[in-house]
Amino acid sequence: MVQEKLRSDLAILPIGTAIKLTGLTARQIRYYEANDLIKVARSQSKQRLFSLDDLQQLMEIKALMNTEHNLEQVRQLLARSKGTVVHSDSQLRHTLQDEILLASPFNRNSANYPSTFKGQN
DNA sequence: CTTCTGACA
DNA sequence: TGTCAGAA
Repeated sequence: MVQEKLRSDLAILPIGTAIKLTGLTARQIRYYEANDLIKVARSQSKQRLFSLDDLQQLMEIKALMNTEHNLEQVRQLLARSKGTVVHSDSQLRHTLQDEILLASPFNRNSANYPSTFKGQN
């Protein structure tokens, strides 16, 4: 028989579940969404609805934020991982890790950089 | 009770 | 990022 698989693409989980399953705070999840790091479905009453894939996505972001805590960089790497077809879970992290090292060290327009590093952003 | 948005001691 | 307010 054709093994039915879980509809991991269906958005039905409230943020409370996302919080418990990802370990992130509501603040963080909303912040990431506001910055286009993740697209979250909404119910007719504006309530956010997450799919298991979304939670997986959040875990990716969580891991990325742990390495390179810069929203812009994470956004770029994430956008690319979307189009890159194959990527197994651990493989994705390594790929992203590499890209982070390659495209991130300190290449910001050195033009407007005081002298000291500030917090994250 | 849970979630949403906006704002800031 | 935390947290509080006011509304849904």
